[in-house]
Amino acid sequence: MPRVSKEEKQRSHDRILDAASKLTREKGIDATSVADIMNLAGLTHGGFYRHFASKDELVAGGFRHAVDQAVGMIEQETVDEQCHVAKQNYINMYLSPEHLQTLTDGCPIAALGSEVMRTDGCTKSEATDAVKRVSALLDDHVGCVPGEVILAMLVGSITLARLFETKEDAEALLAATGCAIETLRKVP
Amino acid sequence: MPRVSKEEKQRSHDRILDAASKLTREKGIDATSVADIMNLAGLTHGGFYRHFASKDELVAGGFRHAVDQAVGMIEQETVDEQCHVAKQNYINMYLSPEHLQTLTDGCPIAALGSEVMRTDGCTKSEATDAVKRVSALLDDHVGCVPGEVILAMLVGSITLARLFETKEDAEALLAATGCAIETLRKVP
DNA sequence: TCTGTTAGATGATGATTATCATCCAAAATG
DNA sequence: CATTTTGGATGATAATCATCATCTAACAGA
Repeated sequence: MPRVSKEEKQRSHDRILDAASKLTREKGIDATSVADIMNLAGLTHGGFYRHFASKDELVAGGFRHAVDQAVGMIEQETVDEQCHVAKQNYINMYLSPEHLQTLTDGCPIAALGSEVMRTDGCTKSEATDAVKRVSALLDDHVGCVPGEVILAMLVGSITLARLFETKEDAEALLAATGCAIETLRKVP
Repeated sequence: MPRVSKEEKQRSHDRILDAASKLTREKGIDATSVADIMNLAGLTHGGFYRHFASKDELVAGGFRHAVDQAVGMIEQETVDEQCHVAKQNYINMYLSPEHLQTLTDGCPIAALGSEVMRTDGCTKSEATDAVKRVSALLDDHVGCVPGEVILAMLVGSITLARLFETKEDAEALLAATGCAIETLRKVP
């Protein structure tokens, strides 16, 4: 009966989610309008509420979308590689110059952390979950330090690095953080 | 000639700056209106542009105001205490449960990091400066690791901790970060 | 004391935005 | 083929905001 088949609705839904996920990371939550997101998804603003109950719900969905992608990537790799190799790969990717340059496809915790911290809706819970999920993946990689602390080092480093003026300064900080993690890995 | 004496204007100016500094940390930059700030300063929105050229300039001023306070505190302590004691005190304060609870008086880098990252005006430069100034204070405290990395650990930890649901989880993360820094301090 | 300056108040301005009401046309079902 | 359902489009709505124009009254210099 609908104007558009069930599969097409799902496709629209996914496009909206993906657009939200990318745009919010790129420009921040407040600075991204529902209309912008719909536009990037190739739709107009009016149809939005057929897909999501509110902007908050959309943003939360976009956040989860991003975390799913990241976590999925590590878990997939874990099949092929040794577990600790996959974890180290994740850390290396996180601290790479490419990650520095791309808000859009980067870590949503780093991109939205201080904005989400204050909220109270479903986006906040999504972020809480994200921290737990990613931390869990990093657990036991550095014996003497829990996963949350490693994640904190990653998130903090890229946040500060993105505040630097020059690429060199920024990359130096990321590298230094990599070294610090390596150092921690080598102590009992 | 003015409706209010020079000293009174200065007092107003300072109150506006202080209000901006606190309110932006509390609610975020975008979510804080010029009128809110003026109101907290005990004034009305209209007079604002007699003090600052734009909201961006005000926010930048507020940011510097906060950093000045923090840096001033360490530097003052350095006079009394041994240098490394003052540094350790700063780290302990940063990782304290009180800091967790107060956005308003807390680290502006942690409170505004991901929002400022994207901007391009004077607030961004102020944040760049802030990272350099605070990092410099932490240099040489942990021999094998530069100050920037320590600051990254602090900023990352409090960001994640503020995303947790329970006080216990949050404080545990801060404590674990303190331990990790201590561990790093003990290796060559 | 008188006057010109200006901090601060009041009240537009135009822009942006989340959300809703309404309409339309396509698709599934009979 | 006719009917009904419903994604999606168009176009309000009401709220919020940064910024500006204008007015006022109080203080410094004459």
